[in-house]
Amino acid sequence: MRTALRMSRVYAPTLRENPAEAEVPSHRLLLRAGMIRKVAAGIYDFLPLAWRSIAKIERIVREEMDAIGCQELLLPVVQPAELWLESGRWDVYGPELARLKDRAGRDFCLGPTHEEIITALVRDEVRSYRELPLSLYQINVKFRDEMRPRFGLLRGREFIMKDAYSFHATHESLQEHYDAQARAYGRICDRLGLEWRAVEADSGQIGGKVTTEFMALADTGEAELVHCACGFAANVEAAEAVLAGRPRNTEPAELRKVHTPDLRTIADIAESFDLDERDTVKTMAGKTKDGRLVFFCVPGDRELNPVKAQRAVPDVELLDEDDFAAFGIPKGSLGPVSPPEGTLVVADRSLAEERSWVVGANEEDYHLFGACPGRDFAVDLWADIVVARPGDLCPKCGAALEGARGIEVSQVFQLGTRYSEKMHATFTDENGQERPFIMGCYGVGITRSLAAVIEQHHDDAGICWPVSVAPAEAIVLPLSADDDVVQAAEAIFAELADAGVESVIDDRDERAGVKFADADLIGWPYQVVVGRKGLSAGVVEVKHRATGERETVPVGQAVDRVRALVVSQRS
RNA sequence: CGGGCCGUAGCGCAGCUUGGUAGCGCACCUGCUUUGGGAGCAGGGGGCCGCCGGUUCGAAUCCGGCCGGCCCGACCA
Repeated sequence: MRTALRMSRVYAPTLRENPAEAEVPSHRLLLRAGMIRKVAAGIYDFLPLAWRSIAKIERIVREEMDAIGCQELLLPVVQPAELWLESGRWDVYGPELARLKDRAGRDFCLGPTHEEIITALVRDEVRSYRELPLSLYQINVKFRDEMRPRFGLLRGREFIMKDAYSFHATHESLQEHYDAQARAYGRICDRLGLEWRAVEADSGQIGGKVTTEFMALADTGEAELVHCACGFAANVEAAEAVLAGRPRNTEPAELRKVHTPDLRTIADIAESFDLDERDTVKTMAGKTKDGRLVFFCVPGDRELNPVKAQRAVPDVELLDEDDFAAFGIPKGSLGPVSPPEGTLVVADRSLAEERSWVVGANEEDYHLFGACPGRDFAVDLWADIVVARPGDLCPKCGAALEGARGIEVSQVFQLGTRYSEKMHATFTDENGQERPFIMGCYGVGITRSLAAVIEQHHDDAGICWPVSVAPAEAIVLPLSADDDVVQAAEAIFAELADAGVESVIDDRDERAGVKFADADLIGWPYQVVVGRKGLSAGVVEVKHRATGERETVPVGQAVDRVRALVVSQRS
């Protein structure tokens, strides 16, 4: 397909000033470059330049999906409530699921994801293990009524996503395809020009399922992660925490009860007694569904990870203010020594060798110093229950972990039989047994990826597109309306397009400064600058947008030079 | 949903305290000049001042309600 765009006709209304609502670079630049416009909170128009980039991202995704035997189809955005009632998610999804009724009063929703629809499709058509494995994908619009849309395309309500679903007879088959999807996702990130990490993630409430998130590293990312030179990377929520510098106090000390009026936080205690927060122990209280009190003890400088807490004690949740009163325990002076009868004491495993703890006394205004596990109190369960953070030790190699922030651009997930069981989606195995499909799902945020690329590839002047995602590969800038300049520029433009380079010419009646500014803002990877002075010397200038590098090239060689540059950067 | 702030021309904003019928910059249109990094001069067009109601002779301005948005927070593929 020959691409030759004229800026005089391209619908890309650029903005000189920064829109007030834009907080992050990708949002600001997508608006300023005339690529998106807001329609409502979290809902955007995609203008022609953005749509060209999206088409390129989609093409890369399609190539990688097709290459691993995943077949494209298209599923409906509007979905009947019955399927969601079957899976149980109609009731649990909450207000994020946008619901509507048709004229007959039947309930529908806008699909935030498509597990129900695809499971229903496959259950009706696939009967035998001989038809498995089966992997299907679509690229479609999704809608999630986010409680707080923000950051432009990074967290919208309506967005484009590639989602794939696979069906297997065995866990081995699932694992095999899961690995293939994960490898494909790595290639997709590479081809998009993203600096990324595949991180171990947690599936939240579901627990225990295998999932990996692909994070584009960016300070504006919402996810916090830790990673290591050895290749290990994980979301801090999911990362195994291996604390450095432990144990600190291995000698037992005398148990002392100390009056600590008005000292309710770890910081208060540490300051008043000139202690390091690490030498105190913080006790958080939770309760189980059947009303049992649970104490979680963590190093004073650390945070309890609620997901890990639930893994250690199923269905536990942290107490609210009323609960403290109901249990009659003093928030701010809790500890593992002599808790209320029946309390389950869970302690972070990093404290296992500590022989002298500073803890609350379970009595208002009193703390205990020198509490020793085994001597002064019992711990029912030792477990990893803290949020990991930079400086902790890598669980794989022991080196100190680095911290980073990331944008989750994609995720692979082993669903197992969660949906197939509830929705009675079964096949017959080689022994004639009816069994639920073992499923996986695999998502790539297309529009979010577009924003992530910009977060990583921009400067003060605008976007610096990688060639693979740019709306077009090169722009020709005739700097004056002189006939010879225009003719030379038009000739280069036509030849570039004929040579297979996606080309643009800024043929607008604008001053040089405007053309430079817009070209930098929109971020075409290569600019061919045709000016009167250069032309009289027989040369044009080729500017590399990303590096700012400029080369002077004889007019006759400009097309070959740009084509070579573009081809070398395609992926 | 809780807390804070904001809705005035396409974009960015002033005017509101102290009511008197709307302004600035950019953008847009016309003309002349200019032409390698967002030009200059002159002229011009464009606004149910978010919506509804109230107070008042008179409301962008004061009061009430509603709608929308932004920021912070609430464990989100």
